[in-house]
Amino acid sequence: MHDNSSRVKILKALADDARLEIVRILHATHREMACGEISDLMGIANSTISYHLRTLREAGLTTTRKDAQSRLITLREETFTKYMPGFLESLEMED
Amino acid sequence: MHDNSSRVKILKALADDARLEIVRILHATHREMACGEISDLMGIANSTISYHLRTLREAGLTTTRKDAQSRLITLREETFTKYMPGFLESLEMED
DNA sequence: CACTTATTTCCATATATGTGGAAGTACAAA
DNA sequence: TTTGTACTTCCACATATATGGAAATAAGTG
Repeated sequence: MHDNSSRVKILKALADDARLEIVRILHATHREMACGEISDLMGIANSTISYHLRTLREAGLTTTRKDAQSRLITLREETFTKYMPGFLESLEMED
Repeated sequence: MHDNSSRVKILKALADDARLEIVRILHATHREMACGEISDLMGIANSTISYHLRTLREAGLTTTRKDAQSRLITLREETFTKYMPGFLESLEMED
């Protein structure tokens, strides 16, 4: 059997409404965004967003940069390119 | 908020070791395969494979063709092309 | 019609996941 | 050093998911 661990981890990370929306927002705005900003934007509890961001980070889909009290999140394009080529672009279309 | 329902459904369907392996097998062999054959090949109970195949089918990732007592499964390339472009090809690489 | 073969459905169960409030940690500013 | 802001961790809980055995369904064969 193949080792799918990192691939399945990535797919699990993306297979959730909230996290997919986070990815979409980060891709669409194409800028760093803080946990609280995402929380406000989506109307979901801070602790929940923090949990989702950890899931995305641990799957290698985002990077986090400290800036004072905030953590600024960006997408790791390389990971998408390697395991999900064309996926981010496909998010741009309606359905 | 966007409607991610079909996309999330597809991602959930792929976000499992067993189902990803099924997809990999179907893509690698590039032929129709029956439930029992997959079950034998993977050493997983028939009922479990049947459940996974339903999940894949309901996500639009496979088609089923009746042939006597068997149901022959193939991948729906169009769905992959639309929502996961390049994904099947990326499965061909090691990690 | 029995009988075999292939698959699905039903059921119980164990495990994983998503959620938010409360408490904890980190850091900056007054 | 007290206060405020941003984020994470802890906790409890509800829901979802994966699993296989057993029973049910469907379809070919003698």
